[in-house]
Amino acid sequence: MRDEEIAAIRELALFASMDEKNFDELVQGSYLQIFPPGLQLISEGDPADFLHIVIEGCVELVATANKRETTLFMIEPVKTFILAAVLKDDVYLMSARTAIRSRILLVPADAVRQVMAKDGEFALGMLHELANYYRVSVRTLKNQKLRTGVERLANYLITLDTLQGASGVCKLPHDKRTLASYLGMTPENLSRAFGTLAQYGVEVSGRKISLSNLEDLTVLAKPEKLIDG
Amino acid sequence: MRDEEIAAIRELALFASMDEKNFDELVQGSYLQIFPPGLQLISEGDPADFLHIVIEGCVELVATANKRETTLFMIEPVKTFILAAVLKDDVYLMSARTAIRSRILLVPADAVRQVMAKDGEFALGMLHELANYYRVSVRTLKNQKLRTGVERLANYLITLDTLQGASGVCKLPHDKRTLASYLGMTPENLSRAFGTLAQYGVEVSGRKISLSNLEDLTVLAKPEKLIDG
DNA sequence: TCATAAAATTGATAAAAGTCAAGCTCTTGA
DNA sequence: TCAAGAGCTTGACTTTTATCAATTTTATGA
Repeated sequence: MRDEEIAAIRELALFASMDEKNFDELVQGSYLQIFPPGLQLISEGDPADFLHIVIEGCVELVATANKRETTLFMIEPVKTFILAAVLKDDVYLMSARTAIRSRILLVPADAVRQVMAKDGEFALGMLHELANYYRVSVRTLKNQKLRTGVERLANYLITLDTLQGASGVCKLPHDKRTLASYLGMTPENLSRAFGTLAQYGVEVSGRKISLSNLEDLTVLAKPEKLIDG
Repeated sequence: MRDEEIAAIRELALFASMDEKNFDELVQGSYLQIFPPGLQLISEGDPADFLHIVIEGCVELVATANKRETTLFMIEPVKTFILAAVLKDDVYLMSARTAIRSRILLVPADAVRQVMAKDGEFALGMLHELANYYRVSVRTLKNQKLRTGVERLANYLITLDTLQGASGVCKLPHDKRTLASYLGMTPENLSRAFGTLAQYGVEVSGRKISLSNLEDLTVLAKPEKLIDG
């Protein structure tokens, strides 16, 4: 790993206040790797060997059962994933694959656990990271259990537009297939949901979305601080 | 609080290996209270003042949006709840109410954060507790997104029977209303789901359930280690 | 023990979501 | 530039789930 990359990682909230020596110990055994899109990084049920950190790109966390698959989370830089499995020295509950070409830092799980036990600052960093993930997971669960598909899409679009500058024009960051899976519906249903939203000023052209009637859309979506942030 | 109660709490994995002095500091500001059933302990959106620990009884974590309500988790002794909000010094994402008469220990949030910062063992205990919750939340999300209502009920019954001794006879721990909400369906639908399961050997009489054909039920339910544990 | 309320069930209907099949549209690489 | 394939959309239909209304059952306290 190059020095400038190490320095960038050091800045992350997770590592920022930990001891220099412990940081070195963590980084020494780590690998920084570039993966092509669509590559399976982790399979659910496997033991947790490495803590993963997305430095660049995007990773999709998916789960399977009943011959069905669903996308649970999309992980963007700079974030860890599968922290809980590493921490508990247990198997992964989700699979992970790159959504696009991605640079990922692999930190050996036993090193993470060892350093955590002796560096309180690092343990606190992990605690905060994990607390964030727990809350994201609870929000996702609320979104899924309390809203219909159309409502989930409407809120997703409002949030997306806000993140991209609230200009009323935004761009989907993923495949519609992936988006459908993330929103908990089939691709066919996503198409129809976009159709339903047309009367609320949502125009779709490929991945480009324009929201020309945010008031009506918001009335339909009923965004909630405790779900959408 | 009585000495024997303090001793019992001290035994919890969360507190077991922490420093005596720090433990005393935590306990000193805490209250142990008994609440009647159906009492609202926490409202979603409120700032996190206390870490709650269910010593006896049962607490339901619910969330609301769109004039709908859903039960996200049932917390049984001896477990903490709303740890993440306390940790992040943020608002609660869920409301909490007692399902039955319950004894609950209330630990001031700022004390928790202070002790956590200076006692590494306690921080590690919190980390494990939180990792457990995160994983429960992910399992719940998988259950919700990958299964139909009937499948969720079937798996719930198989797990319940296993927990209660795998005798093929078990007892629902909650109202059917509450169970329906927990399983992500309406009470009417729960009734019909029980009806559907009759042909798989599920007999219902009030809260008493008997499973006379576990093989067929299991074929339908397709339990998964990574969802049902 | 009975009256009352709450909980649970059942039926009828509607809405939401999934499935299957066909066709369209956009890449993308030869 | 075009052909192939993947991604997306649309239509017809089925399944799943919710809603509303009416009963029945169960629990509870006077």
